[in-house]
Amino acid sequence: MQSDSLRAFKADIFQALAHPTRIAILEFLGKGELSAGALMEKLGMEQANVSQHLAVLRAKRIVANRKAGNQVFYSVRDPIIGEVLSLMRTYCRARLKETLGMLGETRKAVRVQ
Amino acid sequence: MQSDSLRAFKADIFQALAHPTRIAILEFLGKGELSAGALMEKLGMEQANVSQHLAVLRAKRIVANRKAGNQVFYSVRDPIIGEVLSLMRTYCRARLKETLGMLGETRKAVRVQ
DNA sequence: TTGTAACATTCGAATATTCGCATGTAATAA
DNA sequence: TTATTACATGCGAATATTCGAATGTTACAA
Repeated sequence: MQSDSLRAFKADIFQALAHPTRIAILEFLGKGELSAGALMEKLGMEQANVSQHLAVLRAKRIVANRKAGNQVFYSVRDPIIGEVLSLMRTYCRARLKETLGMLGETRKAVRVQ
Repeated sequence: MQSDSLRAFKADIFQALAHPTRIAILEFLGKGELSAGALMEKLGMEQANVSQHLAVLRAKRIVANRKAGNQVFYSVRDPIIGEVLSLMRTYCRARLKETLGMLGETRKAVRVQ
C-alpha cells in the first residue's frame, strides 16, 4: 500500500504542472537550458509573471537554476518530467480527437435530420 | 509548436490529479471498477467528500460511472492515466530517496564536525 | 559612484479550491 | 405509502492560486 505522504508529494508535483504557462516553460526547457529572459521572449509574457512561475517550479525542485553573470539559466532536473508531459500530450490529443469525432457525428446526425 | 488550448487541456488534467484523495481514488480504480461506497470505505473518508472528488474526476472525463440499481460503479476511462501515475510514482520515489540521502550526508557532516 | 540590464520578490485584489454540513434524489425494501 | 440505503449537490467559510503593479537585488559597464 502507498503512503499518504507519497501521494501528497505526487499531488504537489501535479499541482506544479497544472498551469499552461508552466507546461510551456517545461516544454521549452525540454529542448535545453534557457535563460529567464529567453523564456520570457518565447512565452511573450510579462517578466514578473514568468519569474513567478519559475519560482513555483524551483520551489518544487522541478527545475535547476544556474547563475552566469547577469543571467540565470534554467533547466529541467529530471527527464522523467519530460516523459510525464509527453504521456499527457498523448492522452490529451486522444481525448480531443475523441471529442472532435463526437462533434462530427453530431453534425452528421443534424445533416440527416 | 503546441497550441495554447492543448496546454490548457493538459493543465486541466494535471489539476484534476493534483490532490492526494483523487490520486488514491485513481490508484484504487486502477485495480478495477469500484462502487462509490467501496471507495469511501477504502479511503476512510466522509461520503460527501469522496463524492465531490469523484465529481471532479467525472467533470474532466477521467472516470466513467455506471449505475447498477442502488449503486454507482466507477472506473478509469483510459489506462494512460495509470501510466502517468506510475511514472509520477517513480519520479517521486527518486526525489524522496535523494532527499533522504542528502539528510544522511548532513548527518555524516555533522558527525565529522 | 552612478546607471542599467536581468531577474526576483512583495503586495493586494480577483478567482478557484477544499471541506464540513445540510439537504436532495433515485432505487428498493417494508 | 413510508423508510432506508447509496450517492449527489448546494452553501458558506477557510485557504490557495494567479495576475499586474511596484519595488528589490545583483552583476557589471561607464
